[in-house]
Amino acid sequence: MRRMSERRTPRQIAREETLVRIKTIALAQLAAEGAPGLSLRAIARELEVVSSAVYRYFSGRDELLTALIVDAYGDLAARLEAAGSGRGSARARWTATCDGLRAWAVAEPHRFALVYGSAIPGYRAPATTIEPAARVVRAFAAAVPPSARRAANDDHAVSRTLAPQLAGTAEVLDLDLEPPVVLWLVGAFARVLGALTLELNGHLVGGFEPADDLFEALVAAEAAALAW
Amino acid sequence: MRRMSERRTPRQIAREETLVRIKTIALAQLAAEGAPGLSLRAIARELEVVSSAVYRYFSGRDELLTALIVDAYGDLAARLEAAGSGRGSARARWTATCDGLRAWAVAEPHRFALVYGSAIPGYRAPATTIEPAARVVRAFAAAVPPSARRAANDDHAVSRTLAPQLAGTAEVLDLDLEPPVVLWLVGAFARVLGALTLELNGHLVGGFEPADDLFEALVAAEAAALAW
DNA sequence: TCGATTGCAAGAGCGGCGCTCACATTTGTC
DNA sequence: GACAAATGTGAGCGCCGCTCTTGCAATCGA
Repeated sequence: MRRMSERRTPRQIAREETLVRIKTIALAQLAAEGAPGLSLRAIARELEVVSSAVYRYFSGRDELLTALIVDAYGDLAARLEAAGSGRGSARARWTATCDGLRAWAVAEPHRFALVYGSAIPGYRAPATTIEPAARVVRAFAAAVPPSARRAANDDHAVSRTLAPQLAGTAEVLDLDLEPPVVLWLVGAFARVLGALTLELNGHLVGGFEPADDLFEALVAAEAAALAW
Repeated sequence: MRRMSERRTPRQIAREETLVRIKTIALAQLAAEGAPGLSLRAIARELEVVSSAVYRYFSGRDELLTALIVDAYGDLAARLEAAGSGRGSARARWTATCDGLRAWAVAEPHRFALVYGSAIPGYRAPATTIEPAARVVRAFAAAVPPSARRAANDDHAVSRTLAPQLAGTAEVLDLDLEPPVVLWLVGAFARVLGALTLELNGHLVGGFEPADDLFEALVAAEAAALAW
């Protein structure tokens, strides 16, 4: 047992720098080739190191992907928290949060795909990614005041079996929101993600380009269903 | 110039059968390993043929993927058309269409990911896939009567720049719907896709399992915004 | 019916991949 | 300075997509 972080030895410094360098190169590869094109050998080449050396830093592709996913959630959450922390109305902060997500997704579509795209086959997300993912959702929830109520269809919208699921989710995420509002939140989040999925994967080409106006209208329409 | 399809020679028959066999094996691989795990070599092995032989049937991985995508769109569209062709109310047919999409996606998540998941890096969808994809959207639109109007926020929901995009999309897809309804349609479709993306990629684990009630409530809430 | 054509499969091979392992080298500690 | 841990090397395994040449057999035209 040696003091572990009291004094960082040059080796530790170098190690951390190498970790960052690897992730940086990986992100560049991701942007250029997508997740399947992420190659440890190519990273090693760019690092001017033999391929097996990379395994001293990440035990394999999956571990590297996990690190990138955690980073992506973290960066996104920070960005959303900043976007939604304005002094305007709750509704304005909500809109700003949605716009923040889109701006991030459009700017870094590969990272968006990494966290909200199709599961990478053969890759099983470890529990480490749960908390960072929850932080993103919490950023959205933060813009919705606890006093918000659904404008209509309050009663029959939430079935007896769904209510406890909504309440449980709110508790896990530490949200002070009533079940109907949680339902609205999930729906709104799904809608935003779906719209971005469509946009980023080219399903809107030919009709909505750029999709700014479409996105804005969709967010506005969704927000109209909530009594702020 | 010989008659090409008048009389199928044994050779043509064998070829077509091989094409189907390859696609069948590919689908099995897709289900087992996902898109990146789709390997022409493995297909050749299962086909008990040398790997290069497969290239007689598909010029490469991309061409095979394209065939699978077109098939997937076709199967899905047929299923949705069947689901939405009941004799109930338009709203009931709409719900049935949404449920049909979810049922298909849950039953064949790998095919859902193929068409609505993250774009496969390095793969550029050829124009061949546009029409099949449009057919799916049309299946959804078919459940929305032209008489439908948005219940509220009709005016400010559709901006001046968005309206022509919506009208253009309606025209391309041959939909007899007013811009506000097209906007609703796109939003509803995005919401359903987003919800399925969340569900299939495990973003709902821990809170909504099974997600049947959630999905039902989301569809119902969306439908409430339209005057049927 | 027979020779030429065409379609198909085999097999070898290229470069790339993830990953492992035995070995050498460097670095930090006592 | 000795020793151990951390780091880098290089060879190698089996996989991948894809290409090319070669042999063979079904098919077609005369």
